[in-house]
Amino acid sequence: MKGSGEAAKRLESFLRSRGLRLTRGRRLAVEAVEACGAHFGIEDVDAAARAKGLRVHRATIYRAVPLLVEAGILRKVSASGGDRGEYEKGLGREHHDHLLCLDCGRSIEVSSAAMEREQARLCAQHGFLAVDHQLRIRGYCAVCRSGGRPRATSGPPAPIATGAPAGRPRRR
Amino acid sequence: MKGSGEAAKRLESFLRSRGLRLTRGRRLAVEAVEACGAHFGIEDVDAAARAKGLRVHRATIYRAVPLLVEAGILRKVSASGGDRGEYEKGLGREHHDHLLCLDCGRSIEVSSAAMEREQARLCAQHGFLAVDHQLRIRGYCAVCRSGGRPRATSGPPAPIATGAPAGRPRRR
DNA sequence: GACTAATTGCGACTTTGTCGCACTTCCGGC
DNA sequence: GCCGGAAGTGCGACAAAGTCGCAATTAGTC
Ligand SMILES: [Zn+2]
Ligand SMILES: [Zn+2]
Ligand SMILES: [Zn+2]
Ligand SMILES: [Zn+2]
Repeated sequence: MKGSGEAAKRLESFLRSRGLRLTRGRRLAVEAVEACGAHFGIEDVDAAARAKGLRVHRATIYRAVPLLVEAGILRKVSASGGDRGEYEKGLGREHHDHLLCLDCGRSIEVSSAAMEREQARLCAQHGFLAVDHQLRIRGYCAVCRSGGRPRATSGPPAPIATGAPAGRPRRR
Repeated sequence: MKGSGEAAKRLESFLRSRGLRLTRGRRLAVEAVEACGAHFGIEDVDAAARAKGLRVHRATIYRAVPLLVEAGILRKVSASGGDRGEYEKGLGREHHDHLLCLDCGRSIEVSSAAMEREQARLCAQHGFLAVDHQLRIRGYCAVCRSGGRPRATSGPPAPIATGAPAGRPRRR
């Protein structure tokens, strides 16, 4: 993997710039994150670490993730609308918003320059200095609408390739 | 209070339409919600109920709130970007989005027809049938930017009038 | 290599949310 | 108004998610 090195580099320079230490725990946290799917929670990172045989304590992961966000290695999103905090990898990825399908559970990543522009206008109008934003639209995706596939009519949304790939299906 | 009756009415017709029962617990849940601030979590509703001396069990509140959402009495939002589910009252309120100030913690409610239009376009483009959406922009509000007020430079954001009024300050 | 403050591991703890089940209440029919 | 049965509630035990203080360890500096 190539992106791995990138994240590590980013972590290091971030920590340095903040006078924090580059430690084993933090490095392992990054490694664990690599093994996570498209969208995941902190517990998933912890689980991934354990699955990979990395010995890091839960608390360490919980302490590291916010740093990874600050470093830009992770991004906090709420793609699935669950009540839990969710993250996605942030390196080498443009900002995007999410269309969440209520039927199949997949989340489609989209972006629109016009939209971003409109948001900027809105902020300006209110004298608000934007730092970042999140847009999530819930509804039904093209596939599910056309009924082209046996949709998950009952039970939790089926974790198909695109949306929630690797990780365990979101619990609760 | 006048809105109170409205919510009760809404609750009743919703339950009827779904073949569910209009029960004490559900009525009390609505009553408790009335006592909540602009944005709140289920636990806040529970707390409000207790504070009001309404005897309802936690579990009942947890079971009722999702119904209130379906009934349109509540709306699920994530205004403050916390990891917890948040709600706001939904009756007689237009859809709006949130500008969340990272400094003072207030959340400013805004809406923009242009934005909504743009979102519709985006969805159409992807063959996506939108049901609802949520936009939250984080940044710094006009007041805090002008430094006109002693901003909460340390500690949790000060719960000032607009944003998180009545309820307890968000814990954690 | 020694020093010192930052970080980790750990486990106990809190908070948030869920569940099964016995008891109660609602509601439609009489 | 009263009955019967299903829906809903209270309850407490439980599970999951996240936090905290502290002693032991370790990264960075000299
Ligand atoms: Zn995404
Ligand atoms: Zn779909
Ligand atoms: Zn909107
Ligand atoms: Zn502000």
